[in-house]
Amino acid sequence: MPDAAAATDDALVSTFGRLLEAAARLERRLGTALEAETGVPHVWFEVLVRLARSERGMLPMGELAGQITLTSGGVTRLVDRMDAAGLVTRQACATDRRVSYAAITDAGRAKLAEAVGVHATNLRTVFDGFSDRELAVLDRLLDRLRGAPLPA
Amino acid sequence: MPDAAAATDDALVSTFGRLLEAAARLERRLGTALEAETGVPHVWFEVLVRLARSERGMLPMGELAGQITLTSGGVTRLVDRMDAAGLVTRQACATDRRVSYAAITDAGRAKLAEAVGVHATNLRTVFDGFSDRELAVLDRLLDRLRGAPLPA
DNA sequence: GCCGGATGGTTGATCAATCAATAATTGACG
DNA sequence: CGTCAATTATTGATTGATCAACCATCCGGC
Repeated sequence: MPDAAAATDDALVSTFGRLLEAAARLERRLGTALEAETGVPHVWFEVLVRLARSERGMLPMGELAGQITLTSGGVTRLVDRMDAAGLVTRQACATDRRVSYAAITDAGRAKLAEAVGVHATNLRTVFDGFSDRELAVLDRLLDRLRGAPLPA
Repeated sequence: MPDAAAATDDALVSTFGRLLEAAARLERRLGTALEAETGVPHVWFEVLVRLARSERGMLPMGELAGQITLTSGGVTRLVDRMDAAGLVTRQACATDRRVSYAAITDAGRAKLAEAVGVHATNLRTVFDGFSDRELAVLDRLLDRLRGAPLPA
């Protein structure tokens, strides 16, 4: 077996590959399901969740970008679209005129409530065989991974 | 606490959010690191790994698309670019003239060997605090997730 | 053998994200 | 105070992925 093939069996590379593959596959599948059933793309859902969870239902654009792992430029236009759809609005910040808040609207909260129901149902199918204990373990591992030290 | 906020705390929704967030963040960070150090974008790396692992170093386009979670159209152009870079070639299938194989080249194997080293090193930083036992548990959970039953 | 439906891959059009450059504002320091 | 580096969001240009339409090929039933 040539070196390259042996090296690709590096355990960490495999583990990381598994992580990305599982995430990509599930996001695709559940994302299209969610959008088909509610009209809300999965990214929109993520935005709504973050905003709804936040103080006063709003977050600065940059903070939102960080939370959903997008560029600030990307979020600018994403919020444009969601604004056009009536699910969020922009709000000026009183104390720092550079920052612009994205704020969830009532329509946004309503849509979110609907979408959460659908999404949770779909997720129950996916996590069918998982015990509470296993889910807790998974949560813990993922949290550690999320905050893992990154290479220089 | 309003209903929407309570509902967004649905445990499975959170778990799924964690999974996607961890994957997105790490892929972005490690992907830019890999590309900066080797010139190979992370998708290319994934392609090279799959091809190198496969029988005769080649896979039908569609099979490759499935493995890296892309559309067949997406893979067509991805392979175009990697072909232009000399890392893969297309090979006709002898028994079915519809199928086209993507095959890793020697240059591709060389680049992969280099990239695996870099990537593995970076991954060691990320998985620093994880024991072998924990990694095994994670692997197992991710595998089950990858093959999880999907909603209709 | 041949026809009709399925399968595999490519292509054109479109959409959305990134990157780099820009504009506006803030805060710190001389 | 006034200047300058740093921060925040937006915009234009480009890249890459999707979707749908398409072409070629294969295979099962007649």
